[in-house]
Amino acid sequence: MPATISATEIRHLILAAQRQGSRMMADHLRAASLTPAQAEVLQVLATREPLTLVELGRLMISETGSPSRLVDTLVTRGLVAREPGRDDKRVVRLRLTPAGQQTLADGRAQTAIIDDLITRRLAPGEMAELARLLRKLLQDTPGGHAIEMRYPTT
Amino acid sequence: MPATISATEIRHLILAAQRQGSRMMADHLRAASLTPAQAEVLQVLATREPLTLVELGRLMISETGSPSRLVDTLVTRGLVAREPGRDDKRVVRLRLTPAGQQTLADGRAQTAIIDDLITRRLAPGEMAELARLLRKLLQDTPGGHAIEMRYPTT
DNA sequence: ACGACATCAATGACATGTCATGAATGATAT
DNA sequence: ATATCATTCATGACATGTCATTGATGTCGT
Repeated sequence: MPATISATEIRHLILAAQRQGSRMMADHLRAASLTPAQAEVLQVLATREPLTLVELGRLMISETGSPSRLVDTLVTRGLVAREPGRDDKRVVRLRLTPAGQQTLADGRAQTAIIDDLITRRLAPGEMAELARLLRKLLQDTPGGHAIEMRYPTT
Repeated sequence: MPATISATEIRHLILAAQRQGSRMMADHLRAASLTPAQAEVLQVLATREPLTLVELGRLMISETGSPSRLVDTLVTRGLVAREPGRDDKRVVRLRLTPAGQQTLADGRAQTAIIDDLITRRLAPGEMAELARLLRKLLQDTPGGHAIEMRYPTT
């Protein structure tokens, strides 16, 4: 192990970990007919509904401005229901359909496999330390705010 | 800080760190008229040339099978030169052009800013630990192999 | 009531990663 | 010499993230 790790190497390690994880997630979620981004939409809607597009976008880790097309696909597939806002006609309100809830359950079974892989490789103390270091990198950034909304530390 | 960190949180932290880093890189590299993936191509070609497409793909962290279109764009822009292989007609040989070398220099100045942000946030010991933990996650995976080729540990 | 500004969602355009396919070429076995 | 298999690269199709633009709608100040 070299004496010092460069920042470039850190960047590449994060990219490699994300890409590898994404490939594995996609592989497993294929069995549930979902992509990783679609699975995240269903998961976020399961925890709180209805949500507007902007709210959904803020709660997703990717923090897209307004994930219209992603949601569009799920609506077309009958997994998400979209209805106009009552008080504000600009807004749409999104909910899971029964089919969406079922597909989410299938997806959860698949993502649990990936989570298990992580849990087998890192001890609880290591996971805590990895989380601490990544949060430190993300401090005071939009990405960090999205994480804070999803996983508050206070 | 909760007692235990879930594997799901680790996945989301990695994604957030990668997305945030990618946005910042894209922001800075715009000044050099490059995207993060294009900058990586130029960087890999600067360290060793000529390369075939498959070799380039293997050395890139994304480890794409054969990054034809990415390279196509760079050839069109005159930053990379493509010539037929001498012994094997299937193969193309890729090199940086003088314009590519200049653009790479501009890109390096920009990525140095991002690297500096990382260096300011994490102490050397923390960077070493972050690298160790991410490598542990990547062990015995294709993504880990790409990292090993780029940053050997032996 | 009206104008200015802000917000929401949809859409266009582009980059790129992923999966699959096909054509051309090289290697190997018979 | 020929058939089979493997490799390389280009391309099609799709998903999705990013940036920008547009139209509709809501809020606020005058």
